[in-house]
Amino acid sequence: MLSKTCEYALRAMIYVAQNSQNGTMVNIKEISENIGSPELFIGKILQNLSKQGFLQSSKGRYGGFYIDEKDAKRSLADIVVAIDGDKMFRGCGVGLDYCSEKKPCPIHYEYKEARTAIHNIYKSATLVQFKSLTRDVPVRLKRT
Amino acid sequence: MLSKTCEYALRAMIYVAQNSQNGTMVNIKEISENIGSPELFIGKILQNLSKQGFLQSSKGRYGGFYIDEKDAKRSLADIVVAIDGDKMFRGCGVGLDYCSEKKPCPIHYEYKEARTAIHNIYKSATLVQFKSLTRDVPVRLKRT
DNA sequence: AATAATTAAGACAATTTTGTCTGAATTGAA
DNA sequence: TTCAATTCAGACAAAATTGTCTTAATTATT
Repeated sequence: MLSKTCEYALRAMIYVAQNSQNGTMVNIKEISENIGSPELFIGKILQNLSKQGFLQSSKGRYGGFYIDEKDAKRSLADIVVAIDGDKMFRGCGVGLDYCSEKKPCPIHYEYKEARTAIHNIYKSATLVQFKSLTRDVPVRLKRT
Repeated sequence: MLSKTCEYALRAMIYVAQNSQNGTMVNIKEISENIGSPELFIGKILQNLSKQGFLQSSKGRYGGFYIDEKDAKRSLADIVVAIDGDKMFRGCGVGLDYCSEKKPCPIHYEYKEARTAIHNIYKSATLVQFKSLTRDVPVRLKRT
């Protein structure tokens, strides 16, 4: 399961990717209103991801975040690992330290298979794929 | 992913099930040494589970916890849900509120399938099944 | 140049999860 | 009956996660 932080991150990245069409930046007020997160918190999270090169940012008036075509090809797995690490995709399903390939616990192989399936889903999903799926009524900010 | 508390719980329940053969109770010192958890913390966790009827406990000298044949038939899923709730087995893989059966996100069906697979693994796994799989060198306490 | 709008950075705060302490109640044994 | 060993109960504490504030830096517009 993803941490709250990671969920916000994915939702925000998807939103920014969806709204980075015409070269204008997306700001954290708009993002937070659309993805239902605290404004300053998603600011921090995206700040982190932009330092890691997952998206661009610019300060100042009409600044915000931006995901270009290249960045939109990143997989969800990359983002998850960047925030939560890979613990979700590793380890015994029961947390037994004495469970291993050599000495598998009763659910070892089945669990591993299902966990790998989930990993593969995140690995093959890219931000681009989410561009067509939007909210019914996106909250947008007007420039005055 | 399971919470730390839930992992301790599963490990402890498995250990108690494995060591409840001959009618003697298993105490939290022995449990914590064998599953690698804080002693008093696993005490609290088992106290909770015993109130919920997952295992028996008895106070006083030579007291401890016990899992009889009937309780050993409980599934891991029951224990997980008793502690972490069922959030692990529900919801969109990306946390999108606008994702649903009617308006599925790109990974909706695949993710649901994999998540259901994991749920089924936990549902069909019982404590009994783990009885044969033990540590190489179990730490036991001697009665003096 | 001045101003307004934005992210960046780091400290701070609240909440949740994880872990501990202390004393009471209970139990079996000496 | 006394004592030692245990869980029970509830308060407490520490650590991790989630969330906020404040100031600085930057940028575009006027």
